[in-house]
Amino acid sequence: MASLETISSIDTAPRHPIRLVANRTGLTVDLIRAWEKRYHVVDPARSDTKRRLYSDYDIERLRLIRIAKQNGRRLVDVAPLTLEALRDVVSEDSRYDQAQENQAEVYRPSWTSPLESTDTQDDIDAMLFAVQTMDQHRFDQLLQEGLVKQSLPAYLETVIGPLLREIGESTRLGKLRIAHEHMATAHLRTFIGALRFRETYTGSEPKIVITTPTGQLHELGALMVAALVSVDGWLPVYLGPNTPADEIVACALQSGARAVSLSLTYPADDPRIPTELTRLRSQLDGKIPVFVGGSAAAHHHELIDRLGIESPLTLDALRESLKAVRDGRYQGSIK
Amino acid sequence: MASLETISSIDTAPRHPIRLVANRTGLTVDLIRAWEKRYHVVDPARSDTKRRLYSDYDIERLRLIRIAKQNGRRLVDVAPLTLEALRDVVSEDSRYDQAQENQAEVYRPSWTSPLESTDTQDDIDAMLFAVQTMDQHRFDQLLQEGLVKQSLPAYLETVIGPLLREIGESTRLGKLRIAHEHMATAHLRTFIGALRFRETYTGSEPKIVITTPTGQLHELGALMVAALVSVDGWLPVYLGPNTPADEIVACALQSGARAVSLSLTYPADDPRIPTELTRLRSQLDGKIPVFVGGSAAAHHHELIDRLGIESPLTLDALRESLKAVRDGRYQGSIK
DNA sequence: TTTGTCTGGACAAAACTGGGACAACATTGC
DNA sequence: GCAATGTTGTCCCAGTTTTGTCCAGACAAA
Repeated sequence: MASLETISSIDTAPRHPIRLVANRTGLTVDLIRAWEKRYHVVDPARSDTKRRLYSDYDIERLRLIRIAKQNGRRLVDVAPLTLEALRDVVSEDSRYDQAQENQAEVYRPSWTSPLESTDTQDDIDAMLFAVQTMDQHRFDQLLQEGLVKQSLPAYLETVIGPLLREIGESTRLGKLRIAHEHMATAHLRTFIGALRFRETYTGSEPKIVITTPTGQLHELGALMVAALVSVDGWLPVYLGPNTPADEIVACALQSGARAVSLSLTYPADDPRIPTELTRLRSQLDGKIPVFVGGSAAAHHHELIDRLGIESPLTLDALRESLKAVRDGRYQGSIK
Repeated sequence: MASLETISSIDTAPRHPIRLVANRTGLTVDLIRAWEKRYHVVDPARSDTKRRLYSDYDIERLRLIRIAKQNGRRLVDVAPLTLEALRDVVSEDSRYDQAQENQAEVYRPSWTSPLESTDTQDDIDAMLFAVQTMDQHRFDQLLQEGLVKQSLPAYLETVIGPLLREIGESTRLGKLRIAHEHMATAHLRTFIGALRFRETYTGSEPKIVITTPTGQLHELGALMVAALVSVDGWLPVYLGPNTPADEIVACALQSGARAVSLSLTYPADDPRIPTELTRLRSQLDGKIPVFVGGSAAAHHHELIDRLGIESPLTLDALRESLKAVRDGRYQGSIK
C-alpha cells in the first residue's frame, strides 16, 4: 500500500496506532480490524511487534468510508474505491441525502436508516446535556465528533440547525438558564466560525458578502451560511451581524462580490427590515443577486418577492442557487 | 527594548518536587518514575540528596504526553519526542479535522528583514491595509503569521490589542468604513476564539468564568483573556458578552469556577455597571475572586477597590494573580 | 517519630493480535 | 410471502506486548 500514488498531499507515512485511528474516525477498534480482515479496506504497516501502524491516508479513507456507510452505501461497494472516488461518492450523497430529507416518508428506502435520525437526535440531546451541565469541554468534543460522521453541509442541516433551535426553545421555556444559552452561543460562534477554514482557498474563488441587516443581532445563521458556501468554492466576506444596508453595498462593490446573503431571525417584525432590504436591493447593481434566509424570512415574503430577492427555503436550495450564480447560469429572479 | 522573546517562555530551572508535578499533571508519582525508568520520558535534575527536581519544561512535557496517550498514542512513540514535536502531535490529534493549510509557501520579499527584527508596527499596518482593502484572506494570513513570531501572551499584548485600538480609532475618524470594522471584528472574533484551542486540556484544570456584564456588548477583550489564561492551565468557561450578574453567579457556582473575570470597554459610564458589580461581588462566595479589566475599568476605580475586586492593569499582571489563585496562594484582596 | 522519596523488581491490568462464532438484518430467489 | 443467502457489527478466545500499580528496604525531610 505504501506504493500507492497519491495525488492528494496526504501523508502516507505509517505512524498511528489503531486506538488513535478509532478515536479519529469514530469507528471501533474491532470494526477496523474486521474491515481489514474481510475487505482489505486498509492494509496498515506493522511495527516490529506486529502492531498495526496507520498512515494519514488510511485514516482519511476510513473516515470517508464511515460517512459513505452512514449515507447508506454498502461496505462491499465502497471498500475497493480509491480515496478520490470515495470523496466523490460522499459529496454526491450528501446532497442527494438532504434532498430526500425533505420528501415524504413513503419513498424512503430502508437504508436511509432510522438509525441516522435517532442517531443525530441522540447527539443533539447529548450536546444539550453538556450545555446544561456547563461542560464546555464536553460540548466541544461532541461538536467535533459529530462532524466526523457526515459531510459539512449535512452536519449543519441536521445537527447545528436543530441544536440552535432547541437551545433557543429550551431557554424560552426556562429549561436552560440564560447563562447556559450564553455559553452555548459563544462556543458555537467560535466553532462555526472556524468551520470555513477547513477549506482551502486559491484566491480565485468568487466572493459573497454575508451578514445580517440592521437590528438583527443574531449572527449564527449567517455564519453557518459562510461555512456552507465555502464548501462549494465561494470565498465569504463575512461582516458579522447588524450591518446597515449602505455598508453592505459598499462592501459588495469594493470587494467585487458576486452575491450577497442575509440572515433574518429575531426580531421577525423589526420595522427596519423592509427599509433596509429595499435600500440594499435598489443600490446594488442588478447583476448582484441577494439571498435572504433564516426563520424570519417568511414574515417578509411579499416584499422579498417584489424586490426580486431570492429566498431559498433550505440550505441546500441556497447551495443550488449559488452554484447557478457561480457558473454564470443565474438569470434574475427565478422562483 | 527589543522584544527578544525566548522561543518558548517555559522555565527550565529545576525546582519542583515530584509530588507537585503529579498534582499538576494528573499523573501518579509512581507512574512518573516508571516512565522515566523505562523510556526516559524526562530526565529531572537531582538535589544533593538525589531527590528529583523537575522544571516547568518537564511538567509541560509530561502534561502533553498524558494528553497524547489519551488521544490514542503509545508511550513508546511519544516518549522520545521533543517538546515542540509533542505540541505538534497533540494539537494535530485533538484538532484532527482542523485543516492546517498554513504550509503555504512563504515568499518573503527582500525588503522584509529577518523575522526577529520585524517591527510589530509594520505587521499591524499591513493588517490595517488588508482590512481597508477588504482582503479578508490576506488579513487572516497576516494574523496567522504574526502568531508564529512570538508567544501567545506577547502576541495578544503587542499585536492584537493595539490592532483593535487602531481599528476603533480609524473607524471613528472615518479612515475606515463601518463595513471594514465589521469585517475585521467578525474575523477577529473567529480568530481569537480559536486561539484557546491551541492549548489542550486534561480536564483537571481549574475553571474561570469569563464574560462582560450587562450593557457591555464588546466581547473581544473578554475573549482575549480566555485565550490568555488557557496558556497558564486554566479552563475558561466563556459566556460571551452581556451577561447579567445573577447569571454569572449561577454559572460560577454550577461549574465550580475558581475565579471570575470581566471585561469593561464601552460604554464606560453605563449606570448598570456599579449595580452589576456590587450584585456580583455580594452573591459570590468570598473565596471566588473577581477580576475586572478593559479600558473602562479605570472609570470605576473606587467602587472596584471598595468591593475588593481585583483590577490588574496589564494582561501580565492578570496572569500573575491568577497563578496565585491556581496554586492556592491567593488570599483575599492583595493589591 | 512520621512522612515522603529513592531504587529495583514483581505483578496485574489493559491493550493488541489472529482466528472464529454468531446474531441482526438486508437482499435475493422462488 | 418465505426461505436461503449475503452482509456486517459485535463478541469471545488464547497468546503476546505494553503499561500501571504495588512492594520492600534504605534513606531524607519535617
